Amino acid sequence: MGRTKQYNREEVLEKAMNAFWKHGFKNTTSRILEDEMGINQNTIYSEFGNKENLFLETMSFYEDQLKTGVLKPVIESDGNLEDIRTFFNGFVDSVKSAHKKNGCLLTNTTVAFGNSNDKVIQRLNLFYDRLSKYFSQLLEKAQLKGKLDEETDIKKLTTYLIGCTQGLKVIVKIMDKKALSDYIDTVMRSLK
Amino acid sequence: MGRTKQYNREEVLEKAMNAFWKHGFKNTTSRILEDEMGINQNTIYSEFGNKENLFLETMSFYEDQLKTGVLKPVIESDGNLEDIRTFFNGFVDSVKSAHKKNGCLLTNTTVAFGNSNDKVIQRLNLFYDRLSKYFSQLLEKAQLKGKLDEETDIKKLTTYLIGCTQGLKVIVKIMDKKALSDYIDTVMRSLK
DNA sequence: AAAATAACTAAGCAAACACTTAGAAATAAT
DNA sequence: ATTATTTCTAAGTGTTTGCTTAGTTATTTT
Repeated sequence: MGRTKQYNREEVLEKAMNAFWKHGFKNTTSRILEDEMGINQNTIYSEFGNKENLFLETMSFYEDQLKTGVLKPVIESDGNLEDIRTFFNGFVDSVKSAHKKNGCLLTNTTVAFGNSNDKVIQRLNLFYDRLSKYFSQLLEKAQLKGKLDEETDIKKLTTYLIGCTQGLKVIVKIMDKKALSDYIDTVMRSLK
Repeated sequence: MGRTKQYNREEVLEKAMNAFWKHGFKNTTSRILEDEMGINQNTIYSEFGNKENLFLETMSFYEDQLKTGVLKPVIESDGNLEDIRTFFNGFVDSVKSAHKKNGCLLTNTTVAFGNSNDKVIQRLNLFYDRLSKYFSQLLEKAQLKGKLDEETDIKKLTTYLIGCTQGLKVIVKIMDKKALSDYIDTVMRSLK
């Protein structure tokens, strides 16, 4: 069978994700990837094919991390609207406290690739579909529980939440925690 | 005095802005600039110094264009909250109809440069300060006119509007006009 | 232990990058 | 008409890019 791999696929993929997250796709050179992933360029290219494919894989990795991290309160919510605030606050904290100061990888990618690269956009659409589903499932449960007016248009409110989420993911880069908490509070108050 | 310039500074600057807007900063190569500005690379560099400085100048140009364009209803508002909707709708139309399909140059730049390049960030902060001022002046007038509750926290609501604006400028890339109009409507309803 | 196989490293590739040099072409002042 | 000055273009500069080649090293199968 030959020599065994010296690296762990998941581990180096996470390191690649952090590199892309920090520098952006175009600014992340093969030398940077080599440095931050800790394996040789040839090893990277024989494992992941090319830079674009490696990036696509990191996008999926990032989405998984969101699901088991900040998005968890939304996904597992039983219809408490405050779970949305928990998600927003969790996201702000993760950006402001950790060393991962570059917002949301998927939002950054939406803005950077918005009018090009088909494969990346396809992957983004999948992500937004799933995020919409999480929000609308939460809102439906809230409505059943009577925490949301019976006549509330769930689809419309979901669109609103997606928009507010993306807004947060932009302003997190330029505003302090107090202002962000104000923003979140106003969004939460509007959900009634 | 020597030969007269064959190009108009404003004209080529606008062309440079469109190039950066379309491709993003890093993807806009000196050859693309040469093509789209219609003047030789040497001419570009002797007029604008370097790529970064040219970009900074296009940012100012873009801001001026916003002020005399979609932002005008907000800037010249006498306190009618619907002027905000006019701004939002105008922005969506400008992105969806024209050939300028790449969202907002300043929002794209915020996301792309969010944690690097001091000069660009400084310029962005100026922009966000001015945008905040436009919103809060409108809201203050609305409050005086009784269209907004007396106890409304203007600063907080301004932060909210900035966030919603940035959200719109992200989702404009992935949603259709109907969904965007739904989003705008929900934001407008929340201003009461 | 020899053969086969797979993963490793370092060096190298053409193409593309931001930016410059060299000098021709045009215009204004003398 | 000559000179001084400026803008113009085309062809280059060294560096960096994404990705490959060549060949060594480690591990399993025989």
